[in-house]
Amino acid sequence: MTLTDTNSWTGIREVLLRRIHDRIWQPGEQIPHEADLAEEFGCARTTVNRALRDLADSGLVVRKRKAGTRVAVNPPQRATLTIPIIREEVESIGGSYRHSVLERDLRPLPAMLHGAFQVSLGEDVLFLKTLHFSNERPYAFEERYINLEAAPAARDLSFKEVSANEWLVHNAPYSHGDLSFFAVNADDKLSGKLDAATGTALFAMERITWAGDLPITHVRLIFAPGYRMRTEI
Amino acid sequence: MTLTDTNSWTGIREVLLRRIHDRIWQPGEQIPHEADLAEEFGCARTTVNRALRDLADSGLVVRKRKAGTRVAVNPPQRATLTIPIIREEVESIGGSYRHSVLERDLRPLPAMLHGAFQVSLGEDVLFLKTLHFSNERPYAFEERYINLEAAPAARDLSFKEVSANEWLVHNAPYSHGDLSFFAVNADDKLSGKLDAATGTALFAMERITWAGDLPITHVRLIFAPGYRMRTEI
DNA sequence: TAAGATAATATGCATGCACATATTAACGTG
DNA sequence: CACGTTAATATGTGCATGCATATTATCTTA
Repeated sequence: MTLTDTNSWTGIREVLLRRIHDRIWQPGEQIPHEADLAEEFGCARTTVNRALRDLADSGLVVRKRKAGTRVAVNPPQRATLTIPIIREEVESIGGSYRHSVLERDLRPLPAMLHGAFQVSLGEDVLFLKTLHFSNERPYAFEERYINLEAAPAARDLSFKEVSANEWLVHNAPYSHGDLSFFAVNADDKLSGKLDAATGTALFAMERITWAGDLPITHVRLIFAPGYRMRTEI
Repeated sequence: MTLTDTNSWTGIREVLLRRIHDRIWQPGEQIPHEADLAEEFGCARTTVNRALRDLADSGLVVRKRKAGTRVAVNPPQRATLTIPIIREEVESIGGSYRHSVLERDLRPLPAMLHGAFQVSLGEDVLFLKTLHFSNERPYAFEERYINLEAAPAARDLSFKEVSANEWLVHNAPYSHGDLSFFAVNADDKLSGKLDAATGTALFAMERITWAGDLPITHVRLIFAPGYRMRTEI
């Protein structure tokens, strides 16, 4: 049924949401207490609480003890975007996936990453250059450093079968990470790999992941021309 | 206290989280029932439910009625990124914000957007070109179409004082939208506006928002060289 | 009057219970 | 044995209640 079922917490959430969208409750304005709303909807306070909590999670209302609940002044402009494993992304749009390891060696951690990695400066890290293909056309170029202290088993893997991306996701789960997106011009090396004219603007992503305090990997992905990262809000 | 308080739902969540990270429960493996966990932690099933629900929300476990709860095979690679109002973004990094409206007129909806906007093809839309500055240096260039049917008040506004971005957020809240990110090369016009050499790779974002079925605005933002969009995961 | 103690209040959270619902397993029946 | 029916089960949700906690308002007291 499409009608709002007014004594399920989702139903109540929809009603509240509409009141906010319709400006019945202005931004910044305080809305009735849980107890009052519970009475209005003829349900338990717990149920209203659940609905309000959900709205607060998505940032639409701001709640403070004693101060009450008020409509957020700046509705959140949040987007959750999914960072898929490249193979899955390619396959989900109907392409056939393949990757090729261009380079693989042990080397000291580059100075650029000393700040980010912080730990294990002395140890060598595993360095990988990988090219990802969709339907035999270059899709993305990957440069990755793997901290062998965090993933010792990686030392003996070629990553020719399963990509480092995928292997790490399944074998060295991270607890948190930093992510950033930016644009780069294709230099001569990149242009060859990604089949792009030199200078073409390319979409790039950089990511560092940790398991607790231990850095796991640093990866920079540069996508072939025309790539768009999409999401809904 | 840093110790996990094992009968608050957050405490229980931490314990479960650790078991997943430590591979005590393998990916894909089924974890004990709510009732069993409740007994183990000496709390109510509701409390365990809350913890598990939270883990399910963040994608770490997958829950199905009767089938039970199992650890997700592909840990989610989700990132929530905040799309701030540009003024706030600039000010949050300590810059002084200013914007300037370069162009403002009514025009028919460009063919490019017919598909996206779907509705109100006959009507004129409000077109705006705006340049955003941080510390008097170009920060981002914005091209925007506003559906006057969704925001009639916009017809009489110059958007010189408050930017369209900000005005719309406060006066025409959207219910949902599409968002995409990509890279573009600076053409001659852009290079002048953003103080970038022609050809420079620039980070860009495109967004369409709706209030229900009614399209509100289409905006393309192109950031000055060096811009990075960051987030944590 | 200013500063500190105290009360009032709204949300936050835990509990025990009951029932709803989706999904799987077991069971019969042709 | 195949297929549809039924039972069992784990999660999902709602309710009433009590207490916790943060924050504001009020009341004391120097």
